[in-house]
Amino acid sequence: MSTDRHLPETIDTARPEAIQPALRAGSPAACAAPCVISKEAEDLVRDLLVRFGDKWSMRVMDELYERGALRFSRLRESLQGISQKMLTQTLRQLERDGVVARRVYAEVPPRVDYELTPIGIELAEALCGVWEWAIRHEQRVAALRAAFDSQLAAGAKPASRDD
Amino acid sequence: MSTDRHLPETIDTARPEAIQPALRAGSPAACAAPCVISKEAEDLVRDLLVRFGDKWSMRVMDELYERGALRFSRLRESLQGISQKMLTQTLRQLERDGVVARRVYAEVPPRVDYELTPIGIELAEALCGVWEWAIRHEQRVAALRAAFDSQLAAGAKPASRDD
DNA sequence: CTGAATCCCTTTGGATACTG
DNA sequence: CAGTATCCAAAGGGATTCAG
Repeated sequence: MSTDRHLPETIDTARPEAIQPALRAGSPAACAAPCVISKEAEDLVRDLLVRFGDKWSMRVMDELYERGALRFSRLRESLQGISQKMLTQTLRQLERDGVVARRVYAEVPPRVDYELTPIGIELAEALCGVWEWAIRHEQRVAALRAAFDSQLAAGAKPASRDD
Repeated sequence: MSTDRHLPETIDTARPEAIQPALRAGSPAACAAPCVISKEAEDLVRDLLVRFGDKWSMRVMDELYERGALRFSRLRESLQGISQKMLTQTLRQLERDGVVARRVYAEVPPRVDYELTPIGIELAEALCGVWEWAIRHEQRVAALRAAFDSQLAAGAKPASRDD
């Protein structure tokens, strides 16, 4: 009777009823600083997420976090597949935000190395929260995605049965 | 002696020397679960950052986090400026990942509402770590960016004096 | 009211070639 | 070795139109 991709009963898996606003109010896991932020900070957060969500920033951060200072070439080897352009561009952005420090040695063969700054390390660690979430729910998310895609496929087909 | 945008002395502000690998090893703020992750989880993290770093996902999440279940129109009003296409698209992605639950009411005028799932709330809270970092360093980052841009401007000019 | 489909512009990212 | 510049393909995202 429902040609919709979703049936009212279907969303039961998510159990929205189980998450009342009260939960949020008294949630023990809620962030220490209540998420009431200035406009500037909010922009910065989104800006950050955009940055680290791009194709390479997180990898660069991770490499520098794991291995300390690295020079351009070394970094490029590690992040195998990155183009020189993107590595430069990515490093510039990170440097501009003060999370990566760039050191130039005035030598005959140019030498430059990069390293996380203290606030860069802080940021890397802050990202661990998301990281941990991903670990916790990796399986679940994969399953949910699969289920979602199946529903899509099923809904697309003429046989719109709804159990 | 240096025509480079950066002088070796310049990066002193970042003090890379101050962040030895030892710091990371024993860092008290380091994530509980060491950041040694499976390939799948890493992909998922990047995927997540991409998602929430886009133009609207975080806003949607935030609205739902703050106000609980909301219907499409209501959500669209709140996220003023979002196009219908992007709201739908964003919600689909979030739903697919299981962080947002969609509920359809089989009524004459179609009604649909959206709400964070339990793991969606968890994720929102995990993002608070980044959020808090942004709050802590908002000023600093702004200053660093300004300084960086100034240096760029200065370096771009023909007068490449270096102290 | 909700949302799919289309058109179109902007941004992102990769390959390549060129400089100090 | 490190980095800039250019060209080009692909993805993101907005406005508009159409449909259940």
